[in-house]
Amino acid sequence: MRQPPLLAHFDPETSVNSGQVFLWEKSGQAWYGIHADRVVKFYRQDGALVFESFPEERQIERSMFRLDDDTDSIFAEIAKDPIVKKLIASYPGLRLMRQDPAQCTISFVCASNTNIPMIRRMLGTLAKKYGQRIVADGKEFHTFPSVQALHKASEGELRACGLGYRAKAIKAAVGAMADGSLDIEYLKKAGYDEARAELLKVYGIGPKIADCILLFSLEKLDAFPIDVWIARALASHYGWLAGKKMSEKLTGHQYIEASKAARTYFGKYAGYAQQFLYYHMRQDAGKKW
DNA sequence: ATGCAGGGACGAT
DNA sequence: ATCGTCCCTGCA
Repeated sequence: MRQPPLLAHFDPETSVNSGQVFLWEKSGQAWYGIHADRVVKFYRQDGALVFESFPEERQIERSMFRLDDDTDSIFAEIAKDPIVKKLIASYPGLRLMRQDPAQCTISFVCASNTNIPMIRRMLGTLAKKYGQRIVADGKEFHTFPSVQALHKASEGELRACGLGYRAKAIKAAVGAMADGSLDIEYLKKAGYDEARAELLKVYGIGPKIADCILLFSLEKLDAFPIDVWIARALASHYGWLAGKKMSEKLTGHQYIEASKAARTYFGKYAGYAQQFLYYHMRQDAGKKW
């Protein structure tokens, strides 16, 4: 039985498990996620996908899972690279997601120098403390905190959520969004270079985190974030970053050069290629998230 | 038990 | 342009 066209390159379970979003969990047969001020849910029924949201927002999945993207041309573009071409076949259904910019920014500021289970814990604690309680299907959830709610919190209170030194950076990020110096709508319209430069002005946002925010929430599909896993992929599969040991972190200069090279090589959808590489490296290492 | 790594970024040399 | 440091937790 053939999948309808919409589902040919779309499996939300793979997508929410690919390290780009943090606040998703499976309960029974359904997956539940926190998307800004809503709880979102999906499950399969007789082979078809069903989406729900609380409170209800019609077709929220179209935006969230980028279902309007022309995946034929996107995949054709990044499949010019033979390795990525194979990964597209290996992981059918993996898609980039479109995150809420504020949630995405706060999430990735929390991501510096830590691991995914820790990020999940930090964000979960923030949600419980500053988000709104929502009961869906008899289960309790907490929405992602608003910028205003976090803006009112002190650095000390944020630290108490297990953020460590990141509390100062969260203060800076929500402050910039609250006072308008970091203007999300402007950043969406701006080009990659300009939006990136604006993000880098915020304390706690460096090159890597900026690229994540640009790719996952600001429509910059050419952004190519390089974390330790992507650095390993570039070194082992592409022969880039020559001479760098696997255990070493990238220097600022190395990041700039490698990211520029990758953006040129993979093209205007480089970020999509990055997601396949990232997912593959993690799968290969047997990571359970 | 001490060390180290885990989706980095900052500040001082 | 490099290098130590930053909170925190799990694991060797």
